[in-house]
Amino acid sequence: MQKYVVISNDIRNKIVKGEYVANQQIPFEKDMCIHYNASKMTVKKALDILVAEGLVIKRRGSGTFVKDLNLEEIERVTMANQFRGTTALNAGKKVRSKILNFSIVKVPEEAAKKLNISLGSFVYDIYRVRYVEDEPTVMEKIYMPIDLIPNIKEKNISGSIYDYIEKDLHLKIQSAHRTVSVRKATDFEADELGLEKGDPVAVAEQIGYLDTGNAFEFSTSVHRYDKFAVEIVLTRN
Amino acid sequence: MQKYVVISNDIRNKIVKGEYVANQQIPFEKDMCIHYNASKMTVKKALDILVAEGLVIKRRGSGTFVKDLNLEEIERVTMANQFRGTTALNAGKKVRSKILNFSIVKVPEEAAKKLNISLGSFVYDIYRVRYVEDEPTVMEKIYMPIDLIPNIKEKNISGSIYDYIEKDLHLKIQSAHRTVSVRKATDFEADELGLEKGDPVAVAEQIGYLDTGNAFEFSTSVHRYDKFAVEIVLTRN
DNA sequence: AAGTGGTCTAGACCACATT
DNA sequence: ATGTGGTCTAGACCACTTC
Repeated sequence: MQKYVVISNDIRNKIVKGEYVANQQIPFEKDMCIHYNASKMTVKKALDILVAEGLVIKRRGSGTFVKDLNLEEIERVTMANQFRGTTALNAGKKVRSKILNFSIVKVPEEAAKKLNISLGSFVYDIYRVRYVEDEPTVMEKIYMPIDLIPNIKEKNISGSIYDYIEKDLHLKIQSAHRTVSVRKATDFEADELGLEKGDPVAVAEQIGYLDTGNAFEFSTSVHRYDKFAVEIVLTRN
Repeated sequence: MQKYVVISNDIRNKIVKGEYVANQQIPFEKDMCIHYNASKMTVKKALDILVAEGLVIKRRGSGTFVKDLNLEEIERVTMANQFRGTTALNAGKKVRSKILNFSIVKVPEEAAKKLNISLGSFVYDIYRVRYVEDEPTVMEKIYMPIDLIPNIKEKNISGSIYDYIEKDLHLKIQSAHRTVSVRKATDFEADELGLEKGDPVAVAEQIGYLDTGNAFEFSTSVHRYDKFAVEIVLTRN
């Protein structure tokens, strides 16, 4: 493992375990260099990870300090804000799908724009309801170009599509651009998700990218309002 | 300006202007070092900014590539996902407040936890509706410790509280931890925001931190569902 | 004036992909 | 075998805070 990861893990642990407490000044970078037998750049990189996570604050001229977080907030921040699908997010729980549609169609105009492919291309058109512990939780409408993600079978979309892409096709998912908004459920969505007509839903529109830089997925996830939250750490420069 | 900012700005411009196009491989770091007369670490840092923004992708052993983004997505990604208040987010538009409450109270239990201050401390209790271009847009319930943010007057909370904190008090806002969720509007909220009873609202719970590491704000913003969206770029690793 | 973190360098070595 | 990006170093200089 890289040295900067080791160092940042070590410091994160000290914060989580309470060895470094809220508002405490932690050792100077200079001293950490000696302690970890690392160069300044390496220690700085380790600390910058913790700044981005929201655990510590650096002030030029003064030093580095533990943020004044309560326990709950430390926990929240610590379970990394990673990019995972429904299956991975609910690891250990029973996740299954009800497939509403699975076909190949000419790409709709909006999806063509989002996927940056030409009109007339073919895409998988997947529509499914995801159940977590037998509770309907989210409805997913997914478009995937058939030439990028070939050979999808019904069994692949019952489970984790990401697993199929990474483990079976050996492709690498690199990132996703997501827009979260809010609206009222349609009657059909309300029905499938076990909501009342007009109840709120959270809508996450997502474009997923492979490590080739190509968009492999344009999806719209409609979440039950009582089973949805996003956590964000915002930093000013 | 720092050299790595200059370099990343330059490359970003080339992408935005279309000089580097989707899926194109951009020059090697080695060559950029020569071109910009910079060291490898500096060029790498510049490129890593663009990776985090979602504009490019790096593959060890292969090179660096422009992500396959459509124009709209480039624009979206480019207008930085910064941390700003309602006033700054709607710069150029008319923003005003209707103040529903402005008082000093003993901190409620939840706020004490979030702000990590002891029960019995006093906080400002601010409740206001924000109007953008005379349309009610968001209701904000804000708690601020009086000893951190002293001397707030009615006029400060009609406008941007962040401006008061930074320009008048000369404090530095460092970051915020935000949780976004969805629920139904209460009748009172619906009334103030011009919604129907039970309409959806987006709720952003936020803890704001100064560069001292102290929480200076615990706020709950209730947004009209048709005037709310969050953009996120998620990266694996 | 002294000490902090921020930037930058020149060069070494490593992990990985392509040829 | 060659060449990519990733990590790491030792040390220089700068911006800023504190004394």
